[in-house]
Order: sequence, then structure tokens, then C-alpha cells
Amino acid sequence: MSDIEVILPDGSRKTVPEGATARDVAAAIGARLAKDALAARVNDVVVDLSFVVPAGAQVSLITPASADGREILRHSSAHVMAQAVLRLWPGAKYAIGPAIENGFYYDFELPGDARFTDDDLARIEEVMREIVAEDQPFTRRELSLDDGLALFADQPFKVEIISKVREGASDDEDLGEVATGPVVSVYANAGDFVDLCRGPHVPSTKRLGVFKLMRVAGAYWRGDEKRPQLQRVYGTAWESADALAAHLHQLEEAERRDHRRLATEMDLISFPSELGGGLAVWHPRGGIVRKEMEDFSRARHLEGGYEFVVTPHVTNGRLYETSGHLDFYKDGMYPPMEMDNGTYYLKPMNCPMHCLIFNSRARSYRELPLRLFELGTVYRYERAGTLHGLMRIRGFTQDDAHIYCTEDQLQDEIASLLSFVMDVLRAFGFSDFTANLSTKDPEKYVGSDEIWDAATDALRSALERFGLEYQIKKGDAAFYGPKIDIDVRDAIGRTWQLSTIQCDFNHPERFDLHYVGADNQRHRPIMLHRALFGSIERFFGVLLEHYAGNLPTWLAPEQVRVLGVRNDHDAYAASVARTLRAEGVRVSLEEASEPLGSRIRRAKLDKVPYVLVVGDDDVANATVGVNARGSNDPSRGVSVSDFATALAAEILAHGRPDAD
RNA sequence: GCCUGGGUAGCUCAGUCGGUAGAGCAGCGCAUUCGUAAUGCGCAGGUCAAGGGUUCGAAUCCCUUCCCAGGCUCCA
Repeated sequence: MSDIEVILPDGSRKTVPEGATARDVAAAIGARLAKDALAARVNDVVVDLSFVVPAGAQVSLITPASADGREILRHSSAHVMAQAVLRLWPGAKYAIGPAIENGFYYDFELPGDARFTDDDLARIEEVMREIVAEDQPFTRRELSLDDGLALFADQPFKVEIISKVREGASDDEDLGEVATGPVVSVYANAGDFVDLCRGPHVPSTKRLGVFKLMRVAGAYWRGDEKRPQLQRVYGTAWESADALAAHLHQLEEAERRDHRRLATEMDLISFPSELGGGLAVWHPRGGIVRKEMEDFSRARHLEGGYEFVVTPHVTNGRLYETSGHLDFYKDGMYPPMEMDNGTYYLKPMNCPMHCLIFNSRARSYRELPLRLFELGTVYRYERAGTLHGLMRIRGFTQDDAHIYCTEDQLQDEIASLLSFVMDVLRAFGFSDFTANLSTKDPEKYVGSDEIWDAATDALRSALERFGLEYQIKKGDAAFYGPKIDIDVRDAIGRTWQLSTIQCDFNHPERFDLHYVGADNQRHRPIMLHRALFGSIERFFGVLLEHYAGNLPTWLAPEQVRVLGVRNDHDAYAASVARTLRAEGVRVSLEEASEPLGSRIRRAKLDKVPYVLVVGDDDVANATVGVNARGSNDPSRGVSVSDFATALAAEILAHGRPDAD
């Protein structure tokens, strides 16, 4: 038998006997790698270790602590979970079970009317551990479609998947379930479980084990509301106990930062059930933060050449017939109110009203770009199951603007908008941005191809001008024009979609908007929708999570708390508070009726940026002791005026005293 | 809207087999006067989400509705 050469990732060549498997290549490289390898990537296709490598192939081995490796661990864990479920519920139907970010899931339909409950997770996990201990090999086989159908005759979901392959269904629809082409592949481990799967898998179940089942949830078969609802079991799986622990810790951290929890603890916002779902009230401490956000937003928009408008919350439905919203989004609107002269709706968006303002008189090209800005409160009838704290809510306020401009102005306008958006987001402490550029859906759009191309180019070149990393989402645009969405990364690495810049060729048509150009002819303006925060409520929620409630000083509801050491220092404490308050600082005073340590502790728990402690020395010297949030090392003897100066500078700079 | 799990004091939670409600923190009062993360004692606080049913008796069992969580679907 002759030898062949394969090419390793570093470009070096390795000689192996003809017929060698990926496992043999690993062994030829080193014993350690042979022991670690889970699978291989051969000519950029992931394969099992048992795969026979062709001569001249590019071969890299996949080890657990890599993106490929974790995906394989997770996918194989999903198989083991299905096997465990079938042991516990013989006759269960299993649908699909892919690896996902941080874990895996599998969808099932249990026999009879059986349903998983949370308590079942522990039972399933126990059987999974037995299967792991049994050290079952994963064995791949390829079958003809007919043999596949026969093998899974009592598994209707598998039959449907195979039938789809026969019909030539698109590859991206099957979530890694099956090979494409004339054959399907199946993986069996031990005798009692076989699953349709493209693979690859770990060589044996003993390579698994660092997993944890997380929760059970409902999921529609094929993601289609009209099809049966299955039960989905979610798990997480990792290459090591440390990695699993780190992931669980990250989840705890996210929970610690949960804006709903913080909003309650910090007395910022509540969702009284008397109001109904998805409707929030802002308490005084939340209200002052919102006021700061709004004031800042208004100031920046004023500088940015925006004009301020105000529109009502309720309108005659004719407006939304004109705009087309009643046709497209009626389900998302609050139900109509019948009144004497027509049908009225709560406002789900501001744009149609801004178009009316544009159209209230003849417009000259000299007025363009016309930038209309409104903190506009809108109401959307979100389905009950979709509500989520402040992130998904039924009544919210958009920092909404519509810009009317000429085609020639579009490019510059978008570029300056992008700069404006990122500038404002930076002022709130975000610095890591990425973008999505959504392009035309060829099935569903209005406007000419030329204008779409021009607008898409304008968006793209603006992104490139700012060096903003972006992905193109083909066909993801709304029917009325292309758009840029901006994501920010928060302090623990999660991304949030916040801002949006959308071109609109539809509203100007529907509202028959026009301006008179230098040529004395009527022209159609282009309209841009844009929001920076998106919704103030949601942005506030994101800020809370980003800062874990430790808002920067300019936003903190209470910026300074002054504590006298004894109550004979209270008068001096009050004078310090007065001095700061006169400079616009939000300062409170707590009298010395409890031990100092107790009051300090409470102030820290309240996340107050600065606690000032004043005692005998301070009264004598016009000083304060400064205890900053995030520090356990207070500074004694700071002069009141020095503190005030530094605080003013910090507020102006949107800084904060800690780095949490 | 759908699936699973929930809703007990302002917050976090306990409450056994159906026998009539409990803790810690927060609040209030009194005492304490203290130099950087918990002073002591006392008091008050509840339509057990709401409504209906079963029962001698319901926080507990059943039904309906509302609200919440995690998903699915949806998101102009």
C-alpha cells in the first residue's frame, strides 16, 4: 500500500498510508492530539475521525476547546439527550436537535398527552450520564432515501425531513439534520438509538459529559405557528467543567444585571398589573433619569439642525389608510375606537403625522433637508407572550425623526446621521458598534431600482467612511427602503440593536409629498426615518444592564448623599448639601439617627456615586470625606469647593466614579 | 396567540396530609450619637393575583380570567 501526503494547517505536509483516517492523521501528528481530537476538518468540510482522508487534502483536527469542537460536543449531546428521552418515554417522536450558541436543544413530541415538566430535566440528565458512562461509539451510515424512510417509518418528523430532501429542499432549512443528495446519513450509538444526521459526531459518548439541561419550552414544528407545537428541551454543553462554570457564571451575571430586577430594587419603574401587560410607570427616581436622557437628546438634536414637532396620540384611521399601516400592520395596532365622525386608533408610529407637517404648506428646496424631531409616544399591540420588561412593551416613546431631503443630499445626510448617532451613543458610554445593512427584498418593494441602488450605496459608503464593521442582510429591508441598524456591545459582551436609519420611498408617494426645486418644478423628496435610542424605555433598560445599575454620575438619580457622623454635624451636612444643590447637583441628606456604617452601607446599596461623610474635622475646615461608589478607600479632608469642581467636571464629561 | 413553570407583607422567600398566615430585609416609633458596607428594643404591615366551584372547613383541590418568567411565533 502506498503512502499519501496531507497538508496540515501550518502548511507542512504529513505522510500517511493510503486509506488513513482523520484519526490516523491525528496519531501521526502526536499522541496528545489523537487523544483530544473529536473530529476533523478536511478540505474545509467537518467530518468524523473515521473519515478516510484523500491524498493532498487539507486536514486540521478539531479539538474540544474550539468553536468547531464545541459545536460537535453540543450536537452530540443533543443526540444523547434524545436517546435518553426515548429510554424514558418509549414511543416519543423526535424532530430536530441542533447545536446552538452556548448549547443545544432537541424538539420532541411525547406519546399520548405526556408533557415534559421542569422536574423531568433531572431525570433526563441522569439517563444521559448513564449513556455517557456506557461509552457508546457514534457510528455513521449512509442510506438511500427509501431505506431512510423505512428506518424512520414511525418517526413522522424524520420522514418529513427525508421527504423534503427528496423534493430538493434548500440546504439551510434542515439545521444540520441530514446530508443532501441521493443519500441521507444516520448516526447510531449503541443499538437502541439512531438519528438522521449530517454529523460529524464525537467518536464516543464518553467524550461528552460537561453539560446541563437548562429548561423546557414550547416550539412549533418547523417554526410554523400553524403546525404542531412540540416541546423543546434546552441544554448547555462545554469542553470542560471550568468552561461550563464560566458560562453559568455569565448567566448569573446577566441575571444580576437584569433591568427588571434593578428597576424594582432602585425604585425606578414598575409595571402595575392594574394597567395591564406591557405598560410601565416611571417613578420619581426613574423619571429624573429619563428627564436627563431626554434633555440631552433634545440638546443634541437642536445642535444637529433638527426642528421640534409634537403630534397627538390618537388619530382618525384615515391617516393610516393613507400611510398603508392599516393594510400591513393592523394586527400590531390597538383595536379601533369608534367615534362620531370616524374610526380612531392609538398612534403606532409618528411618521405619517410628520408627513402631514411637511405637507401643511408648499416646501422649497431651500428648506431641505428638513429634519423633524419628536419624542413621540406610540402604542403597539404586542402579543402577550412577546412582552419583556422594558425591552418589549406596548406603550413607549421613540426619539424619532424624519428627514426630508433631495436625492442629491441623501449621501451627505446619511453620513452625517451616522456620525450623529454614534456620537450620541458614545455619550451614553457605548463604544463598540457594529452595523447591519439590510437590502432590497426583490419580492416585496416599492420605488425604482435606481433609487434603491443609490440609497443602498449611500448607506454603504457612509458605513465605510466611518470604518464601521457591518454585515449585509440581503432581502431584509422593509418594503419601503434599505436601512442600517446599529448594534452596540455592552459591558458583558452582549449586543443590542439600538439605532436605525431607514430610507423610505413609500411615504413620500403615499402622502404625495413634494417641494419646489430651483428649476421651479415640483419634485418628490426622499424621506429618512431614524431613531437613536429606538425607544427610550428600551434604551433605559439597556443602560441599566450595561452599567449594572451603576449609572454614570450625570444620569444617576441621586448623585451625592451627605451623612453627618453625629447628629450635631447635621447642620453642616445640610449646608454642604445646599451648596451642591445650588450648583444643580442632585443631593440628599440622611440624618445621623443610625450608625454611620449602616448609613454608608445603605448608600452603597443605593448605588449613589458619592457619599460624603462630615464630622468634627470637616466642620472645622470646610471639608468633606468623599466615599466614591466602587471604592472602599475614602478620601478625608477634601475641600467642598474642590469636590464640587471635580463633580461638575465629571458630570459634564459624562464620567463616573467606578469602572464596574 | 401557543407550550412549560409561576403569582403568599414594599422586596426576597417559607408555609407539611385541606384545619383559618410566618421569617429576613425594607417601613414606622423609642432608645442609641457613632469617622466610612448591617446598634438595640418595640410596632405595624396580608381580599394568600381576581372571580367562581368542591368541602363542615381552601393559600393548599378543580375551573375561568388577569399578570409574570423562559421559549416558540411576531416585531412597521
